[in-house]
Amino acid sequence: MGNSIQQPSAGITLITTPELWLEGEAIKQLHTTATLPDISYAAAMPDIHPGRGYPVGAAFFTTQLIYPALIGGDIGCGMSLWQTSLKTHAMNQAKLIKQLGNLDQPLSASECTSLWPDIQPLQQHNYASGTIGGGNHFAELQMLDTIYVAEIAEQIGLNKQHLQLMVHSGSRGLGGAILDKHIRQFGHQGLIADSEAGKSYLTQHNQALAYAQQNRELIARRILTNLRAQGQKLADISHNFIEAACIHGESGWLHRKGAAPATQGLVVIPGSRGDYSYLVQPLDTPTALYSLAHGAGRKWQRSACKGRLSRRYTVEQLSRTVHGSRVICADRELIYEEAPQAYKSIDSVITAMVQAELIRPIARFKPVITYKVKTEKK
DNA sequence: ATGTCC
Repeated sequence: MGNSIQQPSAGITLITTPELWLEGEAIKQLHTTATLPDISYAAAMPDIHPGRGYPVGAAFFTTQLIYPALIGGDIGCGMSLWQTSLKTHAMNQAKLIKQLGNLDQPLSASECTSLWPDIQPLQQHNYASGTIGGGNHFAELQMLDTIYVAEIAEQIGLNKQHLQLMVHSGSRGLGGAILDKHIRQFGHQGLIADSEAGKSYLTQHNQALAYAQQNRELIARRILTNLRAQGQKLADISHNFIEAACIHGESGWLHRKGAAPATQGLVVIPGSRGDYSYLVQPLDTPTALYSLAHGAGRKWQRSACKGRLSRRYTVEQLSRTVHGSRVICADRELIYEEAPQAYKSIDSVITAMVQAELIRPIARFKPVITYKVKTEKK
């Protein structure tokens, strides 16, 4: 424990270490958000960074009100992990990239059902189903680097001889449409959860949560199909959502904004596209509002990246990482914004959570191929 | 974040 938990003011917990850089603006947003009506507890994860008015990488607890704007537009955004049948030792990176093909076009409901008859498409909303999206979203083939707890790795079916697949994506346009409509009517104010409007939002929010989960499933299935591989889903956890929860004996609403739940089994915490990713076991503690970091966290603002990197690195250089992995990213702006240099080291984030006794690492993976976007912009 | 804005 020791210095990894800070309580700068009543009700606010920071999971950090002296070595970790926390951006001042993010801490400012944390305090501003924590003082909104009915927010009784806040917890900042070690990957906290500034967002649009609210910090990304934090959890907030209320007893009566819900704050849709705090969750933001990508309701249900999350991470999934699959064990694939692709042999690690026989891996041919160039061939895999070729086989992956282009995943940028949405899949229609009929394409989905003919490819995977066991999936029931949630087709009341077709918002770019089966596509990854932009920003920090990605799909990534990985190889097992280190197993820390062999018993659990074996139990869930992690296999070092075969590649893993990670998917980071969300509800695409659906969550944004729900938030837009909500904001036009109610602005950023908190809404009584039990009111008609509150219940209506939560119903739509839950649909977006399900849609995001299905979208990750479709992305993974699509990749496995293209690679002529089999796969088994090992985890799927959202890090952008509201849920009913009981905190310090009080029942209410837990808002996670870029924070993974510590209450739904094993959690994947991805590093940057040039860094390791971890599978961790959450420990049962209310210290950080039953929440964990959702990634490495940005170190540089998106707008600062190109200026800092374009004179030192070409786009071609950024498409290869220190792990020898390849990043498929035809968007020449995005590849700078998503460069590993723009993110904290994942080890610093994991260390903070280990020291705070929030997690136990189970396994570590390194990237092989990252898919962001293949289609060049016109 | 965006069947996104330039």
